[in-house]
Amino acid sequence: MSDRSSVSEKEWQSWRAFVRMRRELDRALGERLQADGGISAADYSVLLALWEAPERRLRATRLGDLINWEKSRVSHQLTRMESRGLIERMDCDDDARGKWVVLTAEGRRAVLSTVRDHTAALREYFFDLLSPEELGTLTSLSDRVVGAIDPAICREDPE
Amino acid sequence: MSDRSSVSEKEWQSWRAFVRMRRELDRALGERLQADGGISAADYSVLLALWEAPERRLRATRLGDLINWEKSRVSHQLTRMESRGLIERMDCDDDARGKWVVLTAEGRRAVLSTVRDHTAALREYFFDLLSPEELGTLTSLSDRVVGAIDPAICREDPE
DNA sequence: AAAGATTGAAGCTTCAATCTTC
DNA sequence: GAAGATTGAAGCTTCAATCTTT
Repeated sequence: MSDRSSVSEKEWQSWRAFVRMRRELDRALGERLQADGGISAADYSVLLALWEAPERRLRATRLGDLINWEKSRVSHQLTRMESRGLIERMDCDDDARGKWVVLTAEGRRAVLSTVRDHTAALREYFFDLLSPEELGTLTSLSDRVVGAIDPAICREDPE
Repeated sequence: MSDRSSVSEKEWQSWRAFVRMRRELDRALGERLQADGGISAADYSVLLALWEAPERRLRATRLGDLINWEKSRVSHQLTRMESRGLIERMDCDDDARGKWVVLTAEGRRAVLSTVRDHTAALREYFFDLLSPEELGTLTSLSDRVVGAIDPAICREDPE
């Protein structure tokens, strides 16, 4: 292990480049989503998870597991999306504690008008710029970093 | 260029790993900061920029340039930090429009109690896990992504 | 008009507390 | 008590509008 209190100039350069890339990429992808269908990145995560779900509906907790969000974050986001008519919350027959989250017609329209261009944007701003080797390196180092942060996390893989 | 509407399973895997790494890394670094001195990642950016500035003070706009934040974000953050006694805003002699942002004694204490461990955390969770080649790959692909998003951005490099 | 900076509103995110149903 | 979910408060972030000084 290196000296714990020092970071080289080269390392700082890499760190700054990495931080900047993340920010610019998020901003660019977010702008495309906004332009396509007037939705945010957070909206998109929810819409896509619902779109891909069996019968296009999910329980709130399950939705949170799929996109790795806390229950509270899910609930607040759903409240905002419901007020904009993108989703609805419906009572759950077999468990009165729970709710089904379902896409409205407006929500389905938003997914349809967005998903193709968002995928294209992902290609344009990210995948098409990386060689297969670079993509492999990124995956490998990402997994390693996650593993170092919390070894337990690595075995939890919500599908 | 690949088919713009399709992303391979391998690419999705990489994307998920990357997104997850970013989130876990941010969370882990943030927790360390919180444990060290009760400050957030946003606080830390501001404190460090001030600490490293000549005379340990900066104009708000200059601060925003250094850490790549919008002026509004800077202003709101400074308001919160001022209310917690970490910084002060002082009038500017030679330009009555502007303000100097300065560290308070409490703010200096927060930097001192934080910077060493935050650097160590960065080593532990990130730098020590990457080979020089991987670090180089990450820097290179990061620059490329930023360049593809906005070519103009690449020539602007606020120091 | 441009520069430096603040404000208010709205959305995003986390935390702790809460409520109902199992 | 645990599970499913919501709420309120506080901090974070962006946008558009504003205000003062240059």
